[in-house]
Amino acid sequence: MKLELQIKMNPSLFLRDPEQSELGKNIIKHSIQLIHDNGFEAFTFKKLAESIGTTEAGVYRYFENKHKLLVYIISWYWGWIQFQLSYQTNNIVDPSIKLKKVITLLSKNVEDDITTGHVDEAQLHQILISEGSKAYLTNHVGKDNNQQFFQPYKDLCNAVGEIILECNPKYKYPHSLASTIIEMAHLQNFFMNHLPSLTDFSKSKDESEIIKYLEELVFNTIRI
Amino acid sequence: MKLELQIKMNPSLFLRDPEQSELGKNIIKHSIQLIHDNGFEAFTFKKLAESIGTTEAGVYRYFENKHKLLVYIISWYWGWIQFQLSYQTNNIVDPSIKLKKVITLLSKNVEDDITTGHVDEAQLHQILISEGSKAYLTNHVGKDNNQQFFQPYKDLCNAVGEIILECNPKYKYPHSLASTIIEMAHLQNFFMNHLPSLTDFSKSKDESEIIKYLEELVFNTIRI
DNA sequence: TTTTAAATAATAGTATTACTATCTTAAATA
DNA sequence: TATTTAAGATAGTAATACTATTATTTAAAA
Repeated sequence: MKLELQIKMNPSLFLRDPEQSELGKNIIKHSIQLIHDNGFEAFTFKKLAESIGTTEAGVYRYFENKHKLLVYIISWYWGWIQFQLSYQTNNIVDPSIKLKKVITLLSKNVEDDITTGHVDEAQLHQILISEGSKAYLTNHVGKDNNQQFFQPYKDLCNAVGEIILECNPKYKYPHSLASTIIEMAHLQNFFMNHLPSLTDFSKSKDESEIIKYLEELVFNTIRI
Repeated sequence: MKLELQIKMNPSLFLRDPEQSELGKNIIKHSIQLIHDNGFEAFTFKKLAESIGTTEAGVYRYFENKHKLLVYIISWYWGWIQFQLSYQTNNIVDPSIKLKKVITLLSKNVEDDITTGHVDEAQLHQILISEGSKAYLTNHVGKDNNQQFFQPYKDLCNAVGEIILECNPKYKYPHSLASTIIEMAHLQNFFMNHLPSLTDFSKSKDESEIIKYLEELVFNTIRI
């Protein structure tokens, strides 16, 4: 029996469910490829259609615009990370070990997960680093948020906040610390590779340095 | 005698120096206004020209494109913050008091500085919160960095890193901690106002809560 | 099996964006 | 006075971000 991981997506993000057809899956697959290769600004539905071998109108039948498509793949990523988190921390009792797993999971470059055919998680991880914050840094955040577009991110942030509270039930800022961990795992990686003087990892360019930095930051502030 | 603060800008950012003419100053002033009001995505040179009462071509004589204009006003902001920092920490000996000043300076909503006629610092602070990271989250970061576009940001990060080292000369991650403080001062503010469940300040919506969070985070990790 | 509906492909068209080019006028400077 | 320089006015282009229409294929229901 072949196991396939399916992540439940918010239907307001698409017009037609891309998981339900070959064209849909190709849209996801090639979007990830193109956004990874050229960045979100250079990404257009025309180029996407050409790369798939369909037409612009074909893509528009699945997604209203490229922003919703970005939010879709980012949501998918957070859903996948959430799954990895519960899978990897299953049966672990010590909350500080769980918290370390979280930091590693968010910071480490990801390998492609074969249980998800049309999604390349390694590329998706890179997209999150470079484009992740563009999902919410818009002047329509409020509307998007009302439509629950950021629910997977929030769920993850809550889950991490819970683990922080398990470590220290009296810590006052579990959500802010959780969002700091998530964002900084990505941003320090971006800085390390593109603006190295904003970090202290310029020589090694090694994610395990980021993990050490974040662990020290987190465990000192919650005082373990 | 009237004192006017002038911030030296990287000339590669513009085609004609906007500080040297009325039209130039108007371009800066109205850009800040428009980006603040409608966000960077909705901002176009046509709308800018209309708002000033000039033509699109007029704006293009000063800036090659809207990204460089964004980098310009963001660089200006970092230069101004750098000045505020050295001004406010002048004569202070205790490095931990200096570091607290830094955190407050970056986190607190800014008041308009009358010594800079055509720039509204309060609006600029809001722009930094919502659009700041778009300056470097592009696929041409490398090129931009080679042209020193991010020098003011790096200078600030270095200055903050120095203060961190004054607090604890053995701390291993002064630059990463500095960039974490700078970025999180803004991002937690954005989350507080737009995605409150990612923070613990949703009730008060008060920046002094962010300051407390960051102070605890920073001083615990450098162990003062 | 036939009918019908749904998905896709092919094509065309529009408003806006992000520019470039040119020409004229006005003002400052030599 | 002659000349450079900035600004204003106008036009034009390629690309983007869509919408709309029709024809064709595929698949499900009657």
